[in-house]
Amino acid sequence: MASLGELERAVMDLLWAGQEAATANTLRDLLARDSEAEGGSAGHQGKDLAVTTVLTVLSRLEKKGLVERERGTRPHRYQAVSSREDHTAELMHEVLGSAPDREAVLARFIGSVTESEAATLRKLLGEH
Amino acid sequence: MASLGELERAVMDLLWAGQEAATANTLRDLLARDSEAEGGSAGHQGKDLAVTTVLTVLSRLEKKGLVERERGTRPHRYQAVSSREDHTAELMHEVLGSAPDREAVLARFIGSVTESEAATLRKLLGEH
DNA sequence: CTACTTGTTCTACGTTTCGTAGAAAACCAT
DNA sequence: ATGGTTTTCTACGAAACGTAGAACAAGTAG
Repeated sequence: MASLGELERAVMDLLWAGQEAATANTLRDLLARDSEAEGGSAGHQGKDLAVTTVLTVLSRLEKKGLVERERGTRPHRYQAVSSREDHTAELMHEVLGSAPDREAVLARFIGSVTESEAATLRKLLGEH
Repeated sequence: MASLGELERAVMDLLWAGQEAATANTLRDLLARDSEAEGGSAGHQGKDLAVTTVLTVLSRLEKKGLVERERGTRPHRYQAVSSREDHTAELMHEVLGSAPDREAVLARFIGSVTESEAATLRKLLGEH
């Protein structure tokens, strides 16, 4: 129960980008703007979603435990439960966790990180 | 295009476990045995799948690039394209790749790795 | 070569997830 | 109360997945 659909991801991206909690309408507008900006030269029209669509997605994200909403305020305010970095790191652990030979996987994994990232890792592991 | 269904994963697990290529029938038997072993004390009946079911799943896995089949031999022989470790490591990169701030994610990630794994990582990063 | 056995492909259906949104209900301000 | 704003309910179509029958292909025994 981890993977997100396209729209779900787009919404999470917005929630992760803005530090403040947002309303469904705000998100709808931001999504419209995003898809417009994408248009570029060729086709790819920018279509506006209905607010109900955004609300449905928000509810689903809430059920998945990724989004939290304040029900007190009238336009409910939505925000990500955890930061994008935390969430991604958690996902990585989920992927890794299912393997019985974690160390072998880690070996393959760090075999293909950039040098700068390797440096970061060394630093983080060093100060143990 | 990365996530697997329950049965798809069970099949991959078998292919990853056995070093040799297997036939659809062999896999069907192994799956039956597995689900039987799962039965335990309470309910959870062990049901036998039809071979066609296994074949369908194998075809889908082939289309996804996870499984390779020898069409020459009569009972076709199926095997995983890459090892479980390689595949898992690749998945981890996919998860990480979508993040704009990879280093921050990595920081969170190694924050929750066992000490022995941290040691392994240090070793691997050291000999660079 | 023909009948039988075994394996593979085609086609299909039910379920779940996700994008999408209308209709209706709930809420707030005037 | 009346109307605008927001949320909930309900629903539909597409895709993925579990599941498998029907039909087809390819060896095997006579």
